[in-house]
Amino acid sequence: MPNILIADDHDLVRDTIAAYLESTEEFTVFTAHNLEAALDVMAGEYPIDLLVLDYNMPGMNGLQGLETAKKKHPKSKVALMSGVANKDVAKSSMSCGADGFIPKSLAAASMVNAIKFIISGERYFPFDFTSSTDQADAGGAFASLSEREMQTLGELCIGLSNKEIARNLGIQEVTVKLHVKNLLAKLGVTNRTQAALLAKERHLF
Amino acid sequence: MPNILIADDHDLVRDTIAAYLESTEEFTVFTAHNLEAALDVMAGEYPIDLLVLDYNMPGMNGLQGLETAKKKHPKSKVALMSGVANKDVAKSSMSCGADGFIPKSLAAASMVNAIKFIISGERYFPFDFTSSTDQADAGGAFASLSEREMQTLGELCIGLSNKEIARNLGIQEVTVKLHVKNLLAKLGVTNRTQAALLAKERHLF
DNA sequence: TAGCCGCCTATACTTTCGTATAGATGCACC
DNA sequence: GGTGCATCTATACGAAAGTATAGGCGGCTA
Repeated sequence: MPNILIADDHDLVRDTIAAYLESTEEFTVFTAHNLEAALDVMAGEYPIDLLVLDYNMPGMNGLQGLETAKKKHPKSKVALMSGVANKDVAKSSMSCGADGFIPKSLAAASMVNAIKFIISGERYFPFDFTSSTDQADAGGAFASLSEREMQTLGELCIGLSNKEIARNLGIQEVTVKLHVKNLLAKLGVTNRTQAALLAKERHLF
Repeated sequence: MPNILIADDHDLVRDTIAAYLESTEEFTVFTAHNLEAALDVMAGEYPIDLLVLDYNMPGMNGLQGLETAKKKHPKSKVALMSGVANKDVAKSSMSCGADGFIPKSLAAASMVNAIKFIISGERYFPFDFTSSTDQADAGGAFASLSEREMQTLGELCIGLSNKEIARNLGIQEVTVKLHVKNLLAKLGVTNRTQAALLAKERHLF
């Protein structure tokens, strides 16, 4: 019977999912409440076949946690689970070596199928979750940013003012304004807060 | 056997919780994926004893959805469920007439007890949810935000301007500025971008 | 009853942000 | 050489954002 490890910081969500999986009597289920605990379990006596990682969980740091887990236990399969079904995150997780992406908008029965699918050696990425409220404007927008604009965006993502950014980059405040204006236009947003939020959402910084 | 209605927009979470409750064979469980659907079920042929509402769900609008449900079906008990165990929200929900507050950091077994407790006519508010990973430090800061400030912060997290926020909340722009200024001070940040970033980091919105 | 608090509004002000225009440099490519 | 692009700078202006102060209203509580 395959060993599955569910890692989610919400006890209720984690326990009920675990209970549901266990009720199928097709898996042995382990749980963890953060990334560190998950890695501990992985290092334990039972070989984990599939690790299901919640995307929003202490220690995850975006997709960094996924990479860590993947690196430490290359034999185990790793799937990402997330409440916000973001196409971009799913895509990035795929290139990070994830074996699957499980949106929480999935029906419970479908999840079981997805898990079986992944354990059987396939990769599961349901790219049809267009139901949720994410606009499809690609990460391509970020590619059009110039070097300086990207740096400026980085500073923006710490919530700095134009003056502070200017100091950090060693340029004049006016120039920062120019970069900000241009990057706002390229990203299709109207102010710095939206730009920072968007960049964070796409895990650029 | 009591009828319970679970309303959560995440299929996976909702279905597994429902399945878990049903496995106890002590309840009949209904589900809904948003507030509107929940109200439809409430208006249906089966009298719902307890409605469990997810705080972050389409149609909820903060605690407004709770009040709507409570008003339309005063005989049914209503409990709020939330992933971000915010003491302030729990408190507010209590004064809004909620019969209970179920943080998702609760263990599955405890949830069953809580539900039984509520159905028996008691009110369940576990004000001890300091164990969870969430707001160990920042919880204090966020907990000190008033209802309006929290709403304002929510709008901030979409990158809206003061003017837009004012329109959305039905108040004057000056008032929004006041709320923004106060919440910035409470969170210990210097501008709206930092506030939005911080809130996002803590998964409040 | 008086006082506190959350909430709303108003006026007035400074600072920051974002836009518009224009000119300068350096680099790469044809 | 000429063209295009990224970069930097400057001046200037309107629009937001943020601060400060003062007052009104309703609910709660000592």
